[in-house]
Order: sequence, then structure tokens, then C-alpha cells
Amino acid sequence: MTTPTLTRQPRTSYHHGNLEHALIAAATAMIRENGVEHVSLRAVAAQVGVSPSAAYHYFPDKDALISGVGEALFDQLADRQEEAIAALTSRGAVAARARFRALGESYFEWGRSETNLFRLMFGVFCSLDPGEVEQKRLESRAWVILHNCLDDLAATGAMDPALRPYGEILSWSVVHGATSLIVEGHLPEAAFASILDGLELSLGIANGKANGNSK
Amino acid sequence: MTTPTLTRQPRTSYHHGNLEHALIAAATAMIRENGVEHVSLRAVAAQVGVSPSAAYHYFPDKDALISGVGEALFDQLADRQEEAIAALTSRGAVAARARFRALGESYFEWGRSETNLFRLMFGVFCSLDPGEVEQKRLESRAWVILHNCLDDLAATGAMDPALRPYGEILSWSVVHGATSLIVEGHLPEAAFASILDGLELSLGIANGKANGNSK
DNA sequence: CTATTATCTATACATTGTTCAGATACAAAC
DNA sequence: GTTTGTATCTGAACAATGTATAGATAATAG
Repeated sequence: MTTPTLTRQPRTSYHHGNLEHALIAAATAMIRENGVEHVSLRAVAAQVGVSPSAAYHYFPDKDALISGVGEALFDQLADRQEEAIAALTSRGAVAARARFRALGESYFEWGRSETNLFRLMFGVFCSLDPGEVEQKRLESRAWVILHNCLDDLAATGAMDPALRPYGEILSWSVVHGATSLIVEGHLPEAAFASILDGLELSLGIANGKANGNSK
Repeated sequence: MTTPTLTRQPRTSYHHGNLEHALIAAATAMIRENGVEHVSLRAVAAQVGVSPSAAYHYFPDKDALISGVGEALFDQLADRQEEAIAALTSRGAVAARARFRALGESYFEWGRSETNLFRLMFGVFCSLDPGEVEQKRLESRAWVILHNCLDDLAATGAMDPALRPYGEILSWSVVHGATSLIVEGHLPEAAFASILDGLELSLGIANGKANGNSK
């Protein structure tokens, strides 16, 4: 909103260099600020300093551009999760609990601070076909991170073994559902901490409020 | 897609009668079929048999029309939930468990069969301001239904009392998150039953697989 | 019957996604 | 180094969209 920028940004060379990447980067920035529904192909092209038609050399249509943005975002989210885990200092059985907590919190924090990008990732534009679900999911970095964390919890006996098979799908559903509902204003922001508490309690992970950042 | 209908539908009287309602109804039908991102104000007006400008007498802009559609949908979802509960025949302590299960399943079934409407309800267009969250939530019929069900579960001792405070937010997050992820293709459809099993188990509701539709 | 008012229409405008013929610059061949 | 070829980008055009404005129409009140 602050920068309409419908006038084309000047450019030195005729060939752009890496237009595909530049288009995705510009589109990401604009979606991040104004939401996916208020982004125009023309504005993205103008920002990059290119004619609207040029985009069609790399993407069949606008939807493809936006999908391209979405795919890259899943990696960004996984980066955040790994950073959050790397920042932890605890060791041993406590570590697994802290990691579990950190995973949920970083997921929520991503949704809270990057709401427009979060909406894009889990909206129509990034919707997967039923065929590729199983494969994509198991390949996804975020899934692997969660999976390993739950394995550690189970190995150190810090989790109800009967619930282990439900670990990934249950945790992901809780954290994603809470984030979505809060982000869209159907639950208050403060509810997230409670929900995480409840999840840990119900999985038999944390005893009481003893969680996280102790050494 | 099947019916473009950009030509205006004929009308008998000059005044439509209840144009506001008719516009919402037509918009709902078109969103239901083609998704909110492929619905045009002009097409909705044409379907009702009215000029595009006529809509601006009842809605300040297109977004307001769509928001109007969304609000009505929350009632439709609550209707489905109440129907699902009313269809149950069990009594006593078993009834509370069966009701809990039915609530989750009807929520998911709504998302699965009415995906485009589900996306609208929990998307940007129906996003609430932080101020009105608490009030709207406690007023919402779906919340009350869930709340009562959990009270019954707690009263009959069919639920871990320590988890009761987390009941609503945890259940809603799980069911909503699972529905969202499945609907957008990030989890397979078959996962929902497992997730519900896991939720019941973790809340201490069902012992093993003994759930639901027993008398 | 007349005047008032709510309701709807016609027209216009800027912006959008998309197409297509052609211009431009780089790379390889001679 | 010149020529040829090819990938890349431009320009103008099109239909469709959301929306504003001025005016037409019909229901209602006096």
C-alpha cells in the first residue's frame, strides 16, 4: 500500500540475469505485505523492472508464479524451526521436551509474524493433489524434524508409548489448527501457550509446567 | 465453469423483493462451485438478474458481499453438527463419547464435502478483529455445543479431569487443523480417523477403540 | 393524482490477466 | 569480426473485472 510502484523500475542490461528468481522474490515481498489477493502480476513485473509479458516466459500464468512462491516458503519455515532448535542449550531427556516446545512455538511464531505468507502456504495455491501427498509429506523437512523429536521423546521415556503412533499427525494438527484459528481471529493469541500446555499434558510429555528452557 | 451465465437472468418486477438475500444466496452457490477467488461481482449480479451496480446498495464493496456469505456459513456448520448429534441414539456416559466423536466427524465432513465454503469461512474474508474475538467465540453455536459435550464427558467421569480446562481449545485445534491439512492435501484423507482416535486417547476419553456407535 | 423516496440501470474508467507479433541482445559459427 | 541463430524481453491490444456517477423507474405516502 505504501509503495504503489506501478512505474517500471529501471534496469542496466536488457537481459535481466535471473528473472525467474527475481520475480519470485518480488512476489514474495509483495504478498508478505499486502496479502496474496492484492498482488498483481503487473505490479510484480514493474517492481523487477520488466514488462508484464516477460513473466510468461517462466510461468504459464499468475497462479504458477504464486505457487512458486509458496513452495519456497516451506523451506523458510523449516529454516526457522531448525534455528529455534539450534538455539536450545539443554541436553538429554530435557532436551527433547524443550525441542518439542520450540517446534510448536516457532511454527506459531511464523504464522503470527508472517500471516500473509502463512495463509498462502496452506491455501488453495499450494494445495496438493491426492497422489503426491504421501511422498511430499515424508520428504518435507519440517515433518522429519518433528519425527525425530518424537522419537527422542519416546526413547527417553518422556512420552506415553501408546500415543507415539499418533505423535506426528496429532502434534501437527494441534499446532497448525491453533495457529490458523488464532491468526484468523477465532481464538485469542494468548490461547496458544495453553494449547501447547494441553498438548504436552495429554501426550504425557511434560509433568505440570516444568518445560523448556532449563539447562 | 459449467454455467458461465454472464447474460442477465430475466426478472418480472423492477424491484427485486429481497435483493440482499438473493445476492448472498447466489454468491454462496458460486463460491461453493468455483471457489471464492473465481467469483465475480458481475457474475453474481447477472445470476440474480440485476445490474452490477445494484449490489452496491447493500454492500459497500465486493469484499463485504463475500464476508456476508461467510457469516451465514458458520450457522450452516452449526446446523450440521446439531443434526449429527440428533441422529445419535446412545444414552448416558456412552452418549457423551459418541457425541464428541460425531462433532469431530461432522466438522471434518463439512470441510471435505464443502471445501470451497470451508476455505472461505477460515480465510481472510472472515478474519475477525482482535477486539471482537472473545465475544464472538463464546456466542458461537458450535463452541457452545462442544462446551456442553465436554461438560458431559467430565461429569460422567469419562475424561481426565486435569485436561478438562484444555478441552475446547485443544479439541477445536486438533479437528480444525486436521481438516485444514487434509483438505489442502498435506495429509491423506484416511488420517482423520487416526487423529480422532489419538485425540480421544490422549484426552483419556475412549479406552482403546471402543467408541461411538454402540447402543 | 402528485410528490417523494428507495431501488435499480446505463455508461464510463482504471486496472487486471493474457496473447501475439516483433524488437533486442547475447552466443555460437564461420 | 561479421553473420546467423536463439533466448529473452517489449508494445500494443483484448476481454473481463471492481467501482463511481448520473439518471431512470417504480413503489409508497400525502
